[in-house]
Amino acid sequence: MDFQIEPAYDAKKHEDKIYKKWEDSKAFSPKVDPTKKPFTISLPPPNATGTLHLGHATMLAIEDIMIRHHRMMGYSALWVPGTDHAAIATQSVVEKKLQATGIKSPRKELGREKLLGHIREFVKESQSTIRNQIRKMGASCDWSREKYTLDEDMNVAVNTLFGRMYEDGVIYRGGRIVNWDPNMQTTVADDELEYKEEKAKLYYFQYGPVIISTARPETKFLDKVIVVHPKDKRYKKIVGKEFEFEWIDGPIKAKVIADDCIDMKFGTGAMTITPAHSFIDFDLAKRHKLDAPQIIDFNGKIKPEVSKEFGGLTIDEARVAIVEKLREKGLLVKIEEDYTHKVAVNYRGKGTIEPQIMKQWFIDVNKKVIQWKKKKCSIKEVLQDTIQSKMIKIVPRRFEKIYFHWIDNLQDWCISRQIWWGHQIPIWHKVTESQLKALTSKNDTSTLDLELLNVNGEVKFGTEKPKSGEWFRDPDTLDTWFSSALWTFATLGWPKHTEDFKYFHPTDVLETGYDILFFWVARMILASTYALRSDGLPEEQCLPFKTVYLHGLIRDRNGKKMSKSSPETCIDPLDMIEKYGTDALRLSLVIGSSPGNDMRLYEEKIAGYRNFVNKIWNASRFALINISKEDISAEFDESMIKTDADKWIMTELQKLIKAADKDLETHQFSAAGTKIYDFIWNQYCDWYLEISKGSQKNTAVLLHVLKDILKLMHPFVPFVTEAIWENIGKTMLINEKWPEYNKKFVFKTESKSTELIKEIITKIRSVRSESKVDAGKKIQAVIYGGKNTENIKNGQETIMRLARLETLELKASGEKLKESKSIFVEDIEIFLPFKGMLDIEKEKKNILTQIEAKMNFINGLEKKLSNKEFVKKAPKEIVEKETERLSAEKEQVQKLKEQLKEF
RNA sequence: GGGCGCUUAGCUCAGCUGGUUAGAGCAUCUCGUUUACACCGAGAGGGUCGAGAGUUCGAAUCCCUCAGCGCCCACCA
Repeated sequence: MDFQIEPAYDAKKHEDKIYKKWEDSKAFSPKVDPTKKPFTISLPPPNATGTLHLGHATMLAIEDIMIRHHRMMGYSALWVPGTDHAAIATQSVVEKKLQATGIKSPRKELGREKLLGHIREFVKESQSTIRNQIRKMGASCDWSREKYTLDEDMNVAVNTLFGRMYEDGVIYRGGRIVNWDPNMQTTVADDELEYKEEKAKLYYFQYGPVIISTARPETKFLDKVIVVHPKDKRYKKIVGKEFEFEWIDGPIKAKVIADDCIDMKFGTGAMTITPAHSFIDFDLAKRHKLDAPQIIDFNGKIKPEVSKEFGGLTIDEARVAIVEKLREKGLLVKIEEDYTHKVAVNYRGKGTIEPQIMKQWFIDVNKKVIQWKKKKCSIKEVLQDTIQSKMIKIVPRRFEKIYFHWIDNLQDWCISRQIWWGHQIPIWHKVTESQLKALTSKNDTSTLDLELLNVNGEVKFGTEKPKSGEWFRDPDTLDTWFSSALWTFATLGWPKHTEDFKYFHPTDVLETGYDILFFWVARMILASTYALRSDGLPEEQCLPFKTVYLHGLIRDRNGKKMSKSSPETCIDPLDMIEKYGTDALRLSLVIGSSPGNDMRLYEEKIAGYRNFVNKIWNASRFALINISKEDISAEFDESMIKTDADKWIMTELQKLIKAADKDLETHQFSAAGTKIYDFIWNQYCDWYLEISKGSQKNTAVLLHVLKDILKLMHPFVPFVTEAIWENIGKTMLINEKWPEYNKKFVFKTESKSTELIKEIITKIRSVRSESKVDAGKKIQAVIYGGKNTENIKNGQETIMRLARLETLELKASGEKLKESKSIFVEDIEIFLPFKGMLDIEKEKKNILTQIEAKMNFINGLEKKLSNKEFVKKAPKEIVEKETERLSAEKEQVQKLKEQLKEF
């Protein structure tokens, strides 16, 4: 047949064209179809801040495999794509860009609306880059249902859920110590912190009756409590007493208290506390009912009210000045220079964290408000139950433990952020006239907001301004994860119960990196169960997904995390696609990795899979050259299976289908891919195609197997398979039916000719190499084997070609040639009668050692089989197998012995 | 401090609930332009499965101890 395609597959020629063809045909857009089962995945929305990296590529490859597989299995397979507004990350990127153009303080100089405009523009650009990259990966997601976490309807969903939680009293406003990032002027969630190790100095000061140690003298102005351990003998006498002594700005009074949290071995075992700027101090102060005055302001400077002398200085400046002053006063005892401690920094933006007490919005995770399984449950309990009761399965399982551990330590979730980019909190504050005046007259609202918000006024929920009185909208926005938490159901139309929502929700699999298990996965369960349960849906319909599949992180060849900051080892997926094609990249990301484990990736690996893609291409090319147009239009049926080789390859194919199905079902994508890879290369190409070159050619089977291979491979390598399919199929491969395991095509190996041929060839080759016969030279061979020679008559040609034999005779046994080399294949003896290859003594020795080894083995087996316990305890099949093997081995020894007699 | 993971061929990794002789790719060596493919084919070498002990008829796999590496959480005045 005319198959005019190039001998090497050129990915660039096909990929974009094919993607367009799929997209134009609406193959990605499933319909709500009650006759089909739905299968849904929500794409974890990439941050709309830049470009995709290999982690994204992995995610896309795995999810696309699942989607394509299910689509072919006849599901209505929906994959919802989208992007995330990534509040802090995005605003920080844009602010930096603006600063580079000379706008020093974008928030102050531009104001809310203008800054948001700049961000919107940036996001638009970034989104189109990302869309393009997702397409490049071949992802078959439904672009007609694309969403963005800041879309208008997403905002409606966010406000709806916020309102319900607010009315339930689950969302509350409270003063609490929070992680404040003075750089970004925002709070940061606990799990968005990173700890950086830093060398610092540890100062020892005379503080009244004790010596205290601190790394942060600048916060110590208003400290008036000394804390020691209750069991510490050194300080026992002074606990509970009050002292007056000289300190930074003159004399102060301080009390001594005892608390277990003190580490007696650290420093002097005594410390003072600064509740407003330290987490443990805050807790301590709460326990002992102490004041918590603010010392450092929100810009990271000493408050003027606190100290005339040091007010307005930054932390670093103040530290030096204060230490100097205390030294002058003679209160500095010593400085420890080599003190390392960890400093908390913001995971996005890397600004140093300064703990502050602020009014923030929180989600109460302990209030029992959710009607769950006939009980009132708290968020925490529901989060726990969904996994505990196996309503949601996490792959791999070990992450369930990690999840529980996290839930156990879960505290109220602070959801307000002091930035502008994001969903603005739907809350209004009542203001007095003077406050309002101040608000409107100032351009710089950031710190004013903070001051206003720290006052307890009247508060109302809503998106519209309340009619009576003066109100201003809470300027804060919600934590990004609050809106991404609604992703699975809000993208399907919630709060409306649309057709899509009713049909496609809950989604089936959430596939993501394990690094955002807490950030996102847990919060999706939280939002989904809360929102949908309050809609009155039954529990199992309130889950965001049924399975969580966690992939590992991609590392470079040295095991380091790939990051843009180290471009030498960082691989850009687009470069790889350009060089090796998308299919090759996809395979290299999927094969050889297992869920939850990190994987190293390097270019040679991708090149290797490019070779495989080319192999598929060329094998198909060969098959198609041999196939006529009539073959292609013919329906395949049982009667077309003729030769032993046909039976063999069909049987192997059925085994493959069964195994691949099982692997895909259990999310073992690597295993499935490897098996298909192996079948194509080692069975179909290396054997079946080779045999087909001889008289055993059967184009019907050749084509049928090829078709099934293409289908099985399609989820992994969609482009090359579709490109080949264009020559065979009437419709597109993407819509083809997944191959089904068919018992009819499984043949028992009564006649083993194909196996025999393979074995004979292997043996001849090994004899050739053992005896150092030039592999290029043709030799003569005779096969003796009674009835069995009949079986391989058809394969004679193949054997000659592949074993490079000049002549091959098939003879009945009985007339053996003495001066020849003989080998066994099953019960056939092969004689290769050419000289120069025999070393009789060596051969004898060989056979003797073989016999010896086999006898040892047989003895062992016999012992084993005579062991009654073994026979009793081991599975029957094993015992049977072992028994069979024993007799086979015995037979072989018999043959070896006979062979020995020949010499 | 608490938890988790990894350690298998020179390299990168598979190996599910214990069960034939522990696998793959790359790399190395030998040979090879046989009607798809040199992005190819045939073959070879290379492993006391991190160490030690235990359970079992049988352990890379299960239990315990230890070591090295990595990750996560908490905390560090």
